[in-house]
Amino acid sequence: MGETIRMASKPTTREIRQAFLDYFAANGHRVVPSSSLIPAGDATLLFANAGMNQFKDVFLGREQRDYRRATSCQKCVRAGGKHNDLDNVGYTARHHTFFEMLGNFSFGDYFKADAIRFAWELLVERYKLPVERLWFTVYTDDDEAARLWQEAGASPGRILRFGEKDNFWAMGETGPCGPCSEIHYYQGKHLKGNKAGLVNGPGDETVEIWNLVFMQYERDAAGHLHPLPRPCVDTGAGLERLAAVMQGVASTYETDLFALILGRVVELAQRPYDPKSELGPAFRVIADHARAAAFLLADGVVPSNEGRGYVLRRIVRRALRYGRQLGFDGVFLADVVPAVVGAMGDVYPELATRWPVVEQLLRAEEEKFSRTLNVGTDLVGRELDRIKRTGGKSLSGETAFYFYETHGIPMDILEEFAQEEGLTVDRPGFESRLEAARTRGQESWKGDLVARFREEYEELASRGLASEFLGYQEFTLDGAKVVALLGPHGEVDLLSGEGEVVLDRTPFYAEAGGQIGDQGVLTWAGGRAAVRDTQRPALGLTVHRVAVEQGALPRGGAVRAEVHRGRRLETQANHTATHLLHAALHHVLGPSAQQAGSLVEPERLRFDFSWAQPLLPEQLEAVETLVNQNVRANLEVSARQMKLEEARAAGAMALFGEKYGDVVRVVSVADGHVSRELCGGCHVRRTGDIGVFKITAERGVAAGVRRIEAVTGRAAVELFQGDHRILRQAAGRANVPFESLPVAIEGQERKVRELEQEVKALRLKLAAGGGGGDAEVQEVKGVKLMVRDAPEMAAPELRTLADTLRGKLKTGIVVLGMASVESVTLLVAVTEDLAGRISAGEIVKRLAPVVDGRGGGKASLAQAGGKTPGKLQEALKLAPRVVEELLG
RNA sequence: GGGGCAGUAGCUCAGUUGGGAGAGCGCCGCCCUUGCAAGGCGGAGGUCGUCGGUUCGAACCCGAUCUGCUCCA
Repeated sequence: MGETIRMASKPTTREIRQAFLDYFAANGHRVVPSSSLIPAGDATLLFANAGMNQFKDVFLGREQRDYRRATSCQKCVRAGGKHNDLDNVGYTARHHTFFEMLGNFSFGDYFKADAIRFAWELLVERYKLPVERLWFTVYTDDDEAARLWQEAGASPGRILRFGEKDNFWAMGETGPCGPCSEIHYYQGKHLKGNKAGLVNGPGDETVEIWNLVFMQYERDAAGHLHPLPRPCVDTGAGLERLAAVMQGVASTYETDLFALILGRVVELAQRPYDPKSELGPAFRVIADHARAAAFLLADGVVPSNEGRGYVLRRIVRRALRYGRQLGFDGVFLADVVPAVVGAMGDVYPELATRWPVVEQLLRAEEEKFSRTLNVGTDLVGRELDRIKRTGGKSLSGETAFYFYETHGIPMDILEEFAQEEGLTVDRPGFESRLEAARTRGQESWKGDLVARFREEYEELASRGLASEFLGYQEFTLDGAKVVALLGPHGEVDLLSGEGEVVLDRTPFYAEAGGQIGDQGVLTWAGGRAAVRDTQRPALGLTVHRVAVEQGALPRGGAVRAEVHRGRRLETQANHTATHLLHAALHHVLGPSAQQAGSLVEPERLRFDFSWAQPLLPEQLEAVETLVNQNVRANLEVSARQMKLEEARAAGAMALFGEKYGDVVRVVSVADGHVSRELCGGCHVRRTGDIGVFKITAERGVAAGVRRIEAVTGRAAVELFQGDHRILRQAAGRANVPFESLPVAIEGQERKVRELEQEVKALRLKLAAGGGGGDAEVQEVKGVKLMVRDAPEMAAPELRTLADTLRGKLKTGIVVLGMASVESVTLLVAVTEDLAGRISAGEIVKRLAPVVDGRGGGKASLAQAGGKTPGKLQEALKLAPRVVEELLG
């Protein structure tokens, strides 16, 4: 036994996770479920990447919860954006694109002493980690933390101090920050190798397992630190690492959880997994990426070519690339994912419930990539052939980059192909072009206006300037108080011209959940301002974008706020219709038709949802009919506040990427029998208020996402009237009833086509036949030359005529002239046997100037255009002489 | 948000100093033939994504726009 790790029993990942949450629950913490991977209301973040994400506003004091201690196991993704571990995954023992982060949080409740005590107690007494393998790091001057670790039981030699890079944490340039303290674990085979130098050092032998952040300062714009009145604690422990440590394995990929997933890969690949072999990374990449893809898809991320969807696509494609090494061809990742569901589906039920959608999207994405690859490999193959033929040895960086950037062929696959053909790829050249493209992309990102104002809004919000929204019931409010004013250059006390207004209470709905912001007017003694838009740039903060039309608006004054009633009523109708549409889509297409975005305006509504193919006309009609049935049933629409868990239990549709507090608003149609959704927006009282619902368009917005646009009420009636008017005009013109129009048009089309062909044939016959021709045919130096003035016809017909005449001559030259009102066309045809002696192009070039034109063509056929029809005869007369000269 | 590429017959795609819109497969008809996704002959099918510009003339050059693919942020 000696120094090798032996634990009495190896706890499973599931047990470790549960023990963590149980421990903190027993210590007065609320167990909060993981938030979605899609961060809510935080544009700076691509994915949830730490347990504290969902508590950010609580830490900043903008949001209150009814608990002051929390613990969670948070789903995280680090791929794309600032934290990008993608390229490391597979090659290290501990990097993952998706991972679970355990954490405990104190919102101004306990601080350092308890945080350190909890950590020690859990690790040493509950998890029973050997003390001789633990290391504790503290920030340079954080003597307090060092002392607390020692009091908890750590030996002084195990407490190390590090600088700002390792042990100081900040949310951003400004805002909360503070020292942190990390716990590291030595997992080497022999204890004598356990050296302090390995902490924060190279290699995987000593790993960080837990980070405790002590938020005790606020950093201002000048960089000064101010103590926070109520310091907070935020901690994070990677579950995978903890499991590896406690199970005594060197790599997170050897934990019980990954054993299940890797087992599935082994089964599918029919190859054994040897961590140290050349194929080891491929197995790990696939296992990790299958898990990440499953979770991202389950949280509503759809593969696309931008943003989050693009990161997902890269993860899937990276897995597919490595799959080739294991001999996978075609779809296989979707077959690995069931193992993920099996291993984690009970803890994360969304994996199981969303499985049909996940599978469908994943399969589609895999097939799509193999298509891209097939098309690309054809192109690459051709290029490689060309290089070999011309005696080249390598594929240039430029060409390689072209294949990569334009056709999406990954570099390693390019190299694979090149190798098979005995060629190399100019990798440095490729890299430098990639780098150039990167910097180009970054430069284009400058000058974001919204970002510049963000701080201003944050500042207002942090002052607690939240406005109460009263617009569900009232459209007009007297005596609202102006609490802040923003001019073009920041805060002002008196606003004229354009700016933004914050009120203590408001009936104006700020854009959210797809519903656009209200418009209306503010009036006060001696003044008036038009509200153009209403936005919520920071949590709880509602700003009215106004243009002052009369007088000036003072801070602290009272105003009468009046929402544009007509616009709002139409918006409400469209919003409720959107819910009915969502429900109808589920009914007609099934649950995989998930909302992916929506826009609700007075004029129309727009609804995006995940669905792979265009909808059939019958499906669209079925959806439309169902919605209208529910409109006519005049069902009651009700809104109710309830606890989030309660709403979920009642089956309310929660939208991915929306932020929900503990208490949510649930909008139901027919008491939830027809629709029940979490929604903060404005709705009609009864569905009959919608009037009528009509879909106006259905199209794709991104791969796997369709968009439906529709109108209701007045707009729909106007649409019907317009359509009917057009129909009536058309039917009147055709002199048939509406229903016969398609047949009538078809008949006309056929008739026109027949007539056109007949005319063409007749005209040709007429033009070709006239005169018998010998008079027009002369011999110039032994070559037959036919010159003719043709009747007006289309250019293609003229060519056919020339062809016919040339055929009649068997050998010779045909010169045709055709005059219309404004222009002249000359056409010269030479039979093939003469094309070597004389060029039609040359002839036409010499004739064209006569009619003020130019032209050219090939040796056998050429044409020219001119502007003076009156000189056509002159040009035709010149033809024999030109031919004579050219025949030389 | 910024780049690159593509859009031609039902499908897969050719089409260069700008000058007759093509091939293969599929479809229709006829012929041949008792096996097979055979063979022969003939035929239909095109706003060359859309709009504008340059030009005597644009599938081709230029600009805008839509759609798809793709890379970067």
